[in-house]
Amino acid sequence: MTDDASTRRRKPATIRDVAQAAGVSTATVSKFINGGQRFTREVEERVTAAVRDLGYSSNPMARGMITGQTGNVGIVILDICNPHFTSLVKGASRVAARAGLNLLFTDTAEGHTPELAMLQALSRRVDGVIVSARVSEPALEWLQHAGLPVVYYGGHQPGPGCRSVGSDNRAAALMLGRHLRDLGHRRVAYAGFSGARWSAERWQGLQDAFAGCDSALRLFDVEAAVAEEGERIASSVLLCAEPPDAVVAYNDLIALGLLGQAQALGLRVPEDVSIAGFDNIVYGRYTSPALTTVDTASELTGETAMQRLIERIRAGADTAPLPGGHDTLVARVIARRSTGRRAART
Amino acid sequence: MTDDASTRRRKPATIRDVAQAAGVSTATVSKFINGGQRFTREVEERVTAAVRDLGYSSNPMARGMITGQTGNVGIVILDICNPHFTSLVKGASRVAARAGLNLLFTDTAEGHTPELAMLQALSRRVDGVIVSARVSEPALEWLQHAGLPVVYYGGHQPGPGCRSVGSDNRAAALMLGRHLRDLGHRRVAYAGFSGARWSAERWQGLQDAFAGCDSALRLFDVEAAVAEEGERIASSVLLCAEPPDAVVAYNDLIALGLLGQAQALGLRVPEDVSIAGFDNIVYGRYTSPALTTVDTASELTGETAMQRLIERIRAGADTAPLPGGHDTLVARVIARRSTGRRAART
DNA sequence: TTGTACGCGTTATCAT
DNA sequence: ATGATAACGCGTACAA
Repeated sequence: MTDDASTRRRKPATIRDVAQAAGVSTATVSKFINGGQRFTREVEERVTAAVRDLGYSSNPMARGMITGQTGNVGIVILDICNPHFTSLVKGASRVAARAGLNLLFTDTAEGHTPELAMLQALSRRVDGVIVSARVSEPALEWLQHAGLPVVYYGGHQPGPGCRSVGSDNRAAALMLGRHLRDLGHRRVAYAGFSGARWSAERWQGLQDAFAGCDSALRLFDVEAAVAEEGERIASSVLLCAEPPDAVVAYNDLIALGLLGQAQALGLRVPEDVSIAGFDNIVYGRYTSPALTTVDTASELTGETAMQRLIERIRAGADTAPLPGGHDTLVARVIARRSTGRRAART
Repeated sequence: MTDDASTRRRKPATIRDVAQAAGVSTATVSKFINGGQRFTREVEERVTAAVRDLGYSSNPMARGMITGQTGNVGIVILDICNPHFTSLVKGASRVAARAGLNLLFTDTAEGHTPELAMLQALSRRVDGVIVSARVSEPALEWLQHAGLPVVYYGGHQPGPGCRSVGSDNRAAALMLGRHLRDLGHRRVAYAGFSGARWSAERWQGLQDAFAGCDSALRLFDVEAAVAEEGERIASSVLLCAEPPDAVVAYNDLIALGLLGQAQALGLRVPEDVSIAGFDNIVYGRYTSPALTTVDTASELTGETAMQRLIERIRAGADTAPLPGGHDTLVARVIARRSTGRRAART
């Protein structure tokens, strides 16, 4: 038993150890590891054996110093507990893993650090980053200036050469609006979240849907895109002087809170009021009634964003200054039982 | 306009650039950056100015080569989409951020790579890792052997000197069982997930609760801890020859599926059957009836695990071979409307 | 085909 | 208090 089972960290074998064990030079080992060259049968076997015996794998940091690549990609999320973002991370994680890249995850809601400093720190540890959180103007500028490969989630266009991924929120809201309109709704409340960039777009889409028909749309605002906020504003939305016959929430979490509270207040859904949200989070299926929503392809969004990011990283080696662009993912209304037909007005 | 706004990545300033600009040596700059020494008013100002002007920050890889530290910590999760794990990550992320560490996230469900290889690759890029996924025996051994600081989620004890965090599942299930027993339930089904280590512990706890009373407990098994699986086995659990008057699921996701499907099958919850789960995921509040569950302090678990990990990392420098141990977090039954009183048996 | 030697950016050691 | 310099582990021209 020469092997002491202590918890002390033992130092991994270096390329020199392998070279020595195999009786070749470090250069030979390096070329062997990184492929791209053929060797004598003899040498090949000895190196293979040495690598195996010593359990060698190259030191990512030392390698990174030479190549300028970290082998990591970053993803900056506002709040991982929002299932929409969770799925986004899931999709991104899958593609990254497949490409042999590690995922550096940052939840901005947890950072006491100012976001600019956070991004600067992150930028040295990754080859590129997906930004899905709202970032300040200076941070955006710095990111642009630093030349780090970035893919934005959402229709951000902070200049040409920028890459972004997301669905057309105005069109999505238009679809949902038409669904409600076709069901006979005319008095619609929108529980928006002005802290998010797209809330306004969704509000626009809703207005588009009801344009030219005798309707009353009203805008409310929550302070965070969470279920608790949906609960908080429920009574002010539902029990006002001229209550709506349908409520659209900025996202499913808010809708969940509204739905629960509506029922607690004695309203029947959808008989008294229809409720709908955005994102098609899986838990919308398990409320009763199940929640009508708009699927925004969360997981596919993450996958696509990561693919685009990897493209940009790979291209970074070349001289081509890769053009920007936007991937628009198709949204889709998922009609469930929380929205129902309204009788024709008297 | 000397500043070309192209997307090309520009090289960050090095410590040598700063040294030259400030008219001092690199050693001085290094000491200045890392603090811990006093300088001449003169030097201090010049270095500060140079750092600011050049926007210098040290290269983590180069620094890591010397210090042997990466500044990253890893977290290995089975499935980020399970809200329990999402919260775990959230908690861990918070503590890591506060400690200035970056979080390297790995979802094993997405890895085509065998977990051992995945862990080996990860181990070179982090200073320590939280393992929350079930890992194979060889992977466990390798981890132990490598001497990388590790904190396990759950009552893993792969030897002394190991650190782990988790709640007492048997005790937690005992509590839930007593709750059901006190409500008058005697025929209880457990929808376990034998793929998870604790499922057996929870089953044990349930049996403990009903020991010595005339009861019938029955064990079912799902193939994944997801809502769809709860739906899948619902009919076989609920519509069998001698149906249960209460069903306990391995976790809330399975319970959600069971609850939805039970209602779809025409059963009233809790009048016809009580349903309960584990983890206290937030969406259990928004079903109707709301889901009775056992809170396992998901977020606190993540925080605690990360704190323990950081302790181990910091101690790694010293010679003390830090003792192992287990943090037991207190679980708590959250009784909601999905469990109800049963009439005394005839 | 294989080996030598240099440089990547930093910290630590030792001398001043 | 400050400076010179040797590592750290690796990739890669260049020489052989």
